[in-house]
Amino acid sequence: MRTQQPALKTPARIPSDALQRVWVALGRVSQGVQCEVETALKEAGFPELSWYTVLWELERAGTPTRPKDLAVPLFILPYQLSRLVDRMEKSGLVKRIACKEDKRGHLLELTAKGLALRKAMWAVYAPAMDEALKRINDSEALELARLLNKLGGIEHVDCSDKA
Amino acid sequence: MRTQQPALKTPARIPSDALQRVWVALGRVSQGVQCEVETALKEAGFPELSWYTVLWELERAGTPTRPKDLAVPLFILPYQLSRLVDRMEKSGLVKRIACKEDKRGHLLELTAKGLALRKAMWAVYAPAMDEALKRINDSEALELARLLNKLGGIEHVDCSDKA
DNA sequence: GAGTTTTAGTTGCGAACGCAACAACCAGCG
DNA sequence: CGCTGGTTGTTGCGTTCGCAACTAAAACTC
Repeated sequence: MRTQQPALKTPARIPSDALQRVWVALGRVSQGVQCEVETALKEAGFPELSWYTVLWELERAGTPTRPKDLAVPLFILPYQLSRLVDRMEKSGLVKRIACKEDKRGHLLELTAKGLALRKAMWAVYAPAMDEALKRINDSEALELARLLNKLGGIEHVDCSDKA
Repeated sequence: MRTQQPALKTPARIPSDALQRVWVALGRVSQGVQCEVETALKEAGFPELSWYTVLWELERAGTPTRPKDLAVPLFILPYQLSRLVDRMEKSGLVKRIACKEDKRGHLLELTAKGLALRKAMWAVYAPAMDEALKRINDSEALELARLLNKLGGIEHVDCSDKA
């Protein structure tokens, strides 16, 4: 299987009790809040969150964008995005337009309908997110975000964006 | 901005910047670590985490257990569990046995093979979890777990168990 | 004890997924 | 140029998923 480390770097450790608690809590809580928000969107007749994030990234970019440039920030695999765009294009939210610089790929363009849907979804998404996270206050939230980002190896994100 | 609270229904609040940061971080980080561990299991030729959790719950119960009693702690829907058990039974990890108290359902019994697999998976699972969470130390982990549990509305879990 | 409601669990079906293979193009080098 | 290797994105296929409808048994009602 995997080649043994040259030195005694990783001795196949068992996570401490504290880490196991984090693991359990992270799984349960993220699934819980995620599910809560997804349910709110579904009940309002909207598509799932992944659609929103594609629309939002395109809107934020402000210009037609290559799938590969979307896939990375969205933590999504190319074939997943390919099929997601298939569906979204079929629904008229997005359009594949030619890319003259690189004929392998194309650019994804947000349609007016896509833009409208993203805004409509935000009207449900935002309150649902607020509701799902209501049990902590702002200072706890900042500390929680800091610890999560440290856990994920994310340095000092300065994101002042939606979602 | 919004000083109204006792008014009517839901004021449709927009989450604060701090809460939005939590939302983003929670999604990204939980997906990241989850994926890391799943990948380790897959590379070792093991089934996915949900199989482990079923095996572990059954082992922890120490006695054949009703699906409904498994579904709740696992945050899983009945039909999901039904098909998961289908596959696990087909692999000989679990057995459906009759339940004389309630003939609608049955009991799930861990087989020797199932027990062995759970142990074998833990040998990969544990180091993978440790590796995925290595960026925080124990005191940070405790604080993180506390905040997550508060966020999820989970009171004072005393879990001294694996996963 | 017949009739109704609730609960436990399964299943048919269409949609979505993961993987590995693939076509198409670019880029580098002889 | 022709060849090789890497990148971009798609697709065939088998598996899994989500929903709603379903069977069966229990529990509750009169």
